[in-house]
Amino acid sequence: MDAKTQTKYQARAKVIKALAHPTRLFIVDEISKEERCVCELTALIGADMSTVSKHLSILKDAGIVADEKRGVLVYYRLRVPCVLNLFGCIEGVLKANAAAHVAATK
Amino acid sequence: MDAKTQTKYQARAKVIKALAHPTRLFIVDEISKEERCVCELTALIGADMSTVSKHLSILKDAGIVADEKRGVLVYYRLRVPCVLNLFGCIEGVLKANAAAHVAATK
DNA sequence: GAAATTCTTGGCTATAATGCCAAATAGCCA
DNA sequence: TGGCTATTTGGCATTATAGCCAAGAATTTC
Repeated sequence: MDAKTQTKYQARAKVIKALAHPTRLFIVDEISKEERCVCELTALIGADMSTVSKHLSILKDAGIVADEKRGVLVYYRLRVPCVLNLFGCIEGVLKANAAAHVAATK
Repeated sequence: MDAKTQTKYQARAKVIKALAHPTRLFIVDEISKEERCVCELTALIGADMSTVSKHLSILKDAGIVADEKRGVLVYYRLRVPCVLNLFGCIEGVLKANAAAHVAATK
C-alpha cells in the first residue's frame, strides 16, 4: 500500500473511528431527532459531563456534528445525516450474525 | 441510558469498530471487487501476514466478511455489501470538512 | 462585580488495540 | 512419511482510548 493510499484510508478511518463507541452512537442517534445541549445529553447518558464533552469533541473533530453556543448552553446537531443510513446496514449485519449463529448451533 | 439501550449500542459499536482501521477499510474495499486469499492481501498491504490475519479475524468476528478454505489458501469475501454505501457518506464528510477548513481560514 | 451555571481542558490511571516475532496447525506434494 | 507453503494463534511491547476528578473559561444573573 503506497503512502497516498494509506493517507486516504487513514482519513476515512478517522471518521469511522469517531463513530465506533456506544456512547457516541447514542449521541448521533439522539441529536438526529433534535439538537441537544451537553447537559441534556449528559443526563440521558448518565456519565460525567467531562466524559460526554470529550465524546462530543471527537465527533466534532471528525466533522460529524456541529455545535452552537447560545447563552450558557452549547447545542449539538448532526452535520451529516447520511451516517444514519449506516445504522440500517449495521442492524442487517447483526441480524445476519444472529441467524448464522442459530444455523451453526443447530 | 438503561442496560438494554447500552447493549444495543454496544453491539452496533462492535461492528463499526471492526471497520475503524485503515488496513481493514482497505481490505473491505479490496475484497468487494473480488475475493482474495490472505497471501494476496498481505502482499497488497505490505504488513506481516500474522497482522493481516488478525485484521481479517476481527472483520470475520463482526460478521462483515466470510472466509472459505480451498486447499492451502483461505479466501475472504465481503458478506454485507451495504457497508460499501458507508464509503460514499464518509467521503462526503471529508469533503465538507475540507470546505469548512477553507472557509475558516479565509 | 460576585456568585452560579454550563462546558471544556489537563492530568491521571486503567483498559484495549496494534503489530511484530515465534510457534502451532492444516493441507499439498514428492 | 517428510517437507513445504499458507494461515492462525500466543506472547509481548508499544501506543491509543476511556472515564473520572479537579481546575479553568465563558456567560448569565443577582
